[in-house]
Amino acid sequence: MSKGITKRSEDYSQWYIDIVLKAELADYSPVKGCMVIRPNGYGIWENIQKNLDHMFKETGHVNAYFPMLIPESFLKKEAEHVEGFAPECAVVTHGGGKPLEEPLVIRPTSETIIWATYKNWISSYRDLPLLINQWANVCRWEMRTRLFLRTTEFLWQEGHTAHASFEEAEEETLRMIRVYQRFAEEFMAMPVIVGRKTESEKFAGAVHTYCIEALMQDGKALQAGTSHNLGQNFAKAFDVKFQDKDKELKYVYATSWGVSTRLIGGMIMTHSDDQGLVIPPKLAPLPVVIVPIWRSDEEQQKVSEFARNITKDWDPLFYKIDERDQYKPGYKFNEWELKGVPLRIEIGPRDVQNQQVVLVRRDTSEKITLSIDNLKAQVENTLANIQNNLFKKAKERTEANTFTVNSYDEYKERIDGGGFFRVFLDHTNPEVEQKLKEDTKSTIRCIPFDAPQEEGPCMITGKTCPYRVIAGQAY
RNA sequence: CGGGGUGUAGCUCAGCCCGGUUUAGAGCGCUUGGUUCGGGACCAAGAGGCCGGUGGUUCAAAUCCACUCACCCCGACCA
Repeated sequence: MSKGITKRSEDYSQWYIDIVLKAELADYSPVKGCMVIRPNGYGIWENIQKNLDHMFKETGHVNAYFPMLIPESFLKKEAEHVEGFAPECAVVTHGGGKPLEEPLVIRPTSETIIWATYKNWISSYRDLPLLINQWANVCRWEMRTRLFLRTTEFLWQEGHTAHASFEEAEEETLRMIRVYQRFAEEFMAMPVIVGRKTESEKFAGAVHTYCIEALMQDGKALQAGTSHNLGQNFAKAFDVKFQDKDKELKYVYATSWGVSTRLIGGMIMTHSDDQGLVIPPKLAPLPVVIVPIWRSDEEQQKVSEFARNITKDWDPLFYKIDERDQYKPGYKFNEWELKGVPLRIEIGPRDVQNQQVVLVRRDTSEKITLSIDNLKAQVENTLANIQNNLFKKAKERTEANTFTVNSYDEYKERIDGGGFFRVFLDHTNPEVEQKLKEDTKSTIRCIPFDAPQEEGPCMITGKTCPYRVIAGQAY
């Protein structure tokens, strides 16, 4: 392992890449834009899956799996959808050595194949709501890729639900964006702004899109999750109707919602530092590492025995004792810090003598000497503190970098410094967004749910707006 | 698709201008043995490369020329 990583202040982008590669979260693959997710990274994804999956099931959803290959013609059935996704689709043209009669698209998202299937599953209001999620990989041929943030193939979950009314679909769409908010804040310790996307930023084929937006350490926004109310667009495109209580045949209402391995990128850029990765305890594949310290064989034996003794009733997945003897303790300290393990326990001969251990927090580097009495509870308590502290720090940073700006001149001056900007912009006018993008490389990130009623003139057109939107530069 | 960069050992790179003492090197990592061990240890001995590919020039190519492939970074598009 090479020493050190690029400092954030020197080159933020390189810092990010260094973290991903050196903490062994992922590796480049032989195919451009694709990445190998290594065990350290996949372990985080597994924890994301585990916790989100639980939340989905709590809210009444079940998992299923739909195929990766979709007939090309399916994509074309919803006009906006095909326009949005066709340019970035990978297409399979051959199978078994022969050209295929109809090319198959590798799913960029699964609305089309799912709605083609739902057509067969839905005939009565009694079949609704249909609440299904799938964990899957998807493929989008992006121009420019970045590890975790935008890769050609990525892992995600996509929920696809069918409802009898627009109102019910709307309720579902909102419910799920709140699930994402809760997950981001409680598990990832990543504060987010919840809101609605503007017309030009919404999902291809949606009536409207809700999103969570997080602010990264470099001041750029990251869209961390989206939830779409698809109205009847897909039902109409795939002819999915149900007979309602009133005997009438109606098109069903749809939602879809997803988060991806991008969340891992968001986690990295929210918490990590110049020492390396910082993983919130609730997502850490390994919450605690124990580093024994010894000189002689005799000491090694004593220290190891002590370590095993104090952990004898601990969950083996909760901790690891690093007994490698080819590395000195200092090396191990640095390595585990680089890899983001939230809490380290150091145990040396002195500690055995005093029946104590030394806890070292990844988030603050604080060293705490503790008696071994009631150690497990103390460790768990400290992990909970780390989790809270990470959220608090991220929240403070986000708030400190959320600015209220009134003039376009001031906005243009400050936008490159990063941050969320609370501004008046007429989001109903596409030209406003167009100009904003051209002038400042920034976009309206969302129309926040909690925007207070406040009238003011659009920074660009002067038209009166009823509330402020959040604008900023994004990943 | 534009702009920039890089391809030589597992990794980071030197060597290339000015072709031949180069039997291709260094540091890190790796293997073996020994000493170390409370913040990235040290010594010794090893293993490991047809220098991205193809073609050319030449008595001679990692080095010069042409073509080509790949990847990375920065922009426009996106979760």
